[in-house]
Amino acid sequence: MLLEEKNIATVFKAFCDENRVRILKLLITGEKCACVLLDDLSITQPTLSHHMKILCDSGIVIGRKEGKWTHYSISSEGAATAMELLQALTTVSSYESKPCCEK
Amino acid sequence: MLLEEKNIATVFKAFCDENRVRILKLLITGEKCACVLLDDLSITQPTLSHHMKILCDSGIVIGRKEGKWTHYSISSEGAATAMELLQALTTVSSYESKPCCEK
DNA sequence: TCATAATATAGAAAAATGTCAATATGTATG
DNA sequence: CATACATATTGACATTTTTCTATATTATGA
Repeated sequence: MLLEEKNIATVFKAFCDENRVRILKLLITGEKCACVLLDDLSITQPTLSHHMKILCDSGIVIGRKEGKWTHYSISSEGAATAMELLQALTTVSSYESKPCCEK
Repeated sequence: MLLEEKNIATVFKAFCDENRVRILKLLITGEKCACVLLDDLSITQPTLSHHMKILCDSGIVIGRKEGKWTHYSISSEGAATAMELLQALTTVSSYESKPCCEK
């Protein structure tokens, strides 16, 4: 069920930058529009826009346009996919391979 | 219970590079020494060493030295921590904040 | 239609990361 | 001790990512 390595990396890009983690911490309190996120972060508007694109590309965040505004929220489907991937990438199979490099 | 943003990012760095994902896929079949990992990847030994350091720093992988060899394996504690972080960063609180930017 | 507001895009600079060749370190063994 | 082997470190270079300023796009309202 695992995706290609590159696609897996894309999903976890959401969590491997300080500012994106800050954005996620804001979004777990509920849907937020870009202008509100901007107020809480020490970055410029184009930088926020860049990070929101990466978050949306990862599938973890969804953007909803409403008039002039874009409202962002956590995607529960994206989050579930990330959980499954994380599980799959860290669960050691019961049939472990033989030790290597024996004396 | 969340760590600092920077430390969280460090944990997920394990999963956001193609080659590191490949390494994790190898490690879920059981503990492997560096020389075996090297055989399965199209990278040089110093590059592997660099990635193993990042994986160990993330807490997801543990290195065990035995004579000349270093054996790497998935850390179930590290994996559990990552799962908890992922959960915490994607679970929307039941008390959602008010909508912003109303018309 | 024109002005204003929210967000996105383009392009450039700076910082971080990934990669390699060369070399160092540590360990076993003759 | 000398040699060979496994891995780590160093230093350079290339690529990618982050960030900014400037500008474009899109929507609203006077």
